[in-house]
Amino acid sequence: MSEVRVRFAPSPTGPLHIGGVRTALYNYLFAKNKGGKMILRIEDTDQTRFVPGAEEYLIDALKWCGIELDESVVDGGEYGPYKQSERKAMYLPYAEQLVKDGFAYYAFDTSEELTAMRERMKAAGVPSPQYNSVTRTTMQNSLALSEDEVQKRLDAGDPYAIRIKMPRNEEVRLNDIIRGWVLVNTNNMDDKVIFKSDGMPTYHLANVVDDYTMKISHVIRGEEWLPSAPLHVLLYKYLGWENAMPEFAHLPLILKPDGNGKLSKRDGDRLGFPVFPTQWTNPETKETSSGYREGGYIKEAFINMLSFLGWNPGTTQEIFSMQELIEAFSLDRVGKAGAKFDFDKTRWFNQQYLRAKSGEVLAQDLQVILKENGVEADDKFVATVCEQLKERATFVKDMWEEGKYYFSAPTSYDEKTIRKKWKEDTPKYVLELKDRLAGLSDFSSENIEIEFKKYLEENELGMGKLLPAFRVSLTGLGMGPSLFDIASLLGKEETINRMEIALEKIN
RNA sequence: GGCCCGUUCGUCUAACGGUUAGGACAUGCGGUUUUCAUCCGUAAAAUAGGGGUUCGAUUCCCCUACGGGCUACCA
Repeated sequence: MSEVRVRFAPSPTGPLHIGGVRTALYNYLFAKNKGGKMILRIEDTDQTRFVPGAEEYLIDALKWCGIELDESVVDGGEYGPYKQSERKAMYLPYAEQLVKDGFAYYAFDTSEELTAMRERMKAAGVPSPQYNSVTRTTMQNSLALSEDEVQKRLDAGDPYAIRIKMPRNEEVRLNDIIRGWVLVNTNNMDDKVIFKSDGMPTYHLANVVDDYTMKISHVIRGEEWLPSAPLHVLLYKYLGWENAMPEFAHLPLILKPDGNGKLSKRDGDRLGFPVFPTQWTNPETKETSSGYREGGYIKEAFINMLSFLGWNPGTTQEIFSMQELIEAFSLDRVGKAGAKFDFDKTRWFNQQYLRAKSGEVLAQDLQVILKENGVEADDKFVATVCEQLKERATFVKDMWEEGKYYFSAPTSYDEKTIRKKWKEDTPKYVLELKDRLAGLSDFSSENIEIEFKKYLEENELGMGKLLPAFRVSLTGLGMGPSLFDIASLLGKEETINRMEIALEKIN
């Protein structure tokens, strides 16, 4: 088998949403699994939809995801250029070739004439009018007009589009890797424009020409392309490239978690989770949409979650590194049905990855948040904080929100805990405990625990009698990690100090 | 409306003719824990419906229903 070459081919019309990221990911996993190449091609044939910054966004987002490109607009490659607008000159000759061979024709219809035709057809009871073998005879094109008239218009520089001449009643079949044989009759297909009057090809032509000239072996794309895949097959055939036609794999779509329809760009912030890999600010409206990166997600968790939306390894293993995904990935195990996005599962993945990281590594991220909040802290201290908190956090930011007491003494004390656990005799016990702790030379967690328990025993007290009061004194809260660990990390001086403040403030 | 694709617990999915239909997330209930979280255990939870084919259908075929996609000189 020849070299595997796949491409991810987005349009720079806005930010890439997670469905697009998943398509890119599956392309990448497939290519790397086969030892092949991953190519990024920018499909910017529609100049009217160009959005500034979208291309840069896309490249940056892919990079954050760890999807590496072998050939792209960034690093080039031997099949460039990798942007369709820069390949503009390549397409017209192929379109003209098709006209010459009788597979396509010139169409001079204006958009007004096209709408008029549709209106007419609708009035006559055709629900979705098409430019096809029957309607084309009534339109302004090189099939209906005389040869002289066509030449005259061409010479006069009249704008024209080139349409494919869809044959009557032919079966087009294609063998999709995921869906098997798909059969479509050409009677249900229309004379799609393949070359626009603005001098650019449409997606269909550009796609086929580029995939052929870039020696793409597998086209892995979203299911929304399945209806036009037969057209592409026909194009390969008419261009004489049937033997070099890539294999197709149409991926199921990612659906909204609630209600119906495919996940759209607007769903994210509506439902409280990001739909974009990284944050995006609309250059026109300045409206910002949240991203996973900025939301504090671990990219490996994000990728792992995405990989499981429509694919599974067939085992019970769920945590996969990118390398493991590459090794395990196969298109055979991609499902056929659309998958509803599950935000809870996404959080769960992040939690798993968070806990697998060391305190030192997490500390680097937590330090960023601490600095933003004006907190200066020693790396080693922060690493221990992370070690103590990571089991109960989903995001790094949780550790800041739930562990502020590590960095400054509490300014308020949880009311409910006070009400339930701070009784009349509590101050006396806290005071005595404070003195006992002050006498310790070894302020390790173990030693504090021993001393604490000794005190309880001597006074015939239970854990529940004094520990909550001790905790609220140090942290202001009724819950958290092992208090002995916290006290030890805070150190003797700070612990004693906080107990004194609490005794003063709580009564 | 037409064309195409799809349909297993609430969700993601496993089982590629023979299983008590398995796992994970979420949920309920226990246990562990000073507490919360974790962790452990446990429960409830599905083959859309109807016909075939077969000794036997989640699995193959047909119909219906439902869902999705497409139906632009957008990709």
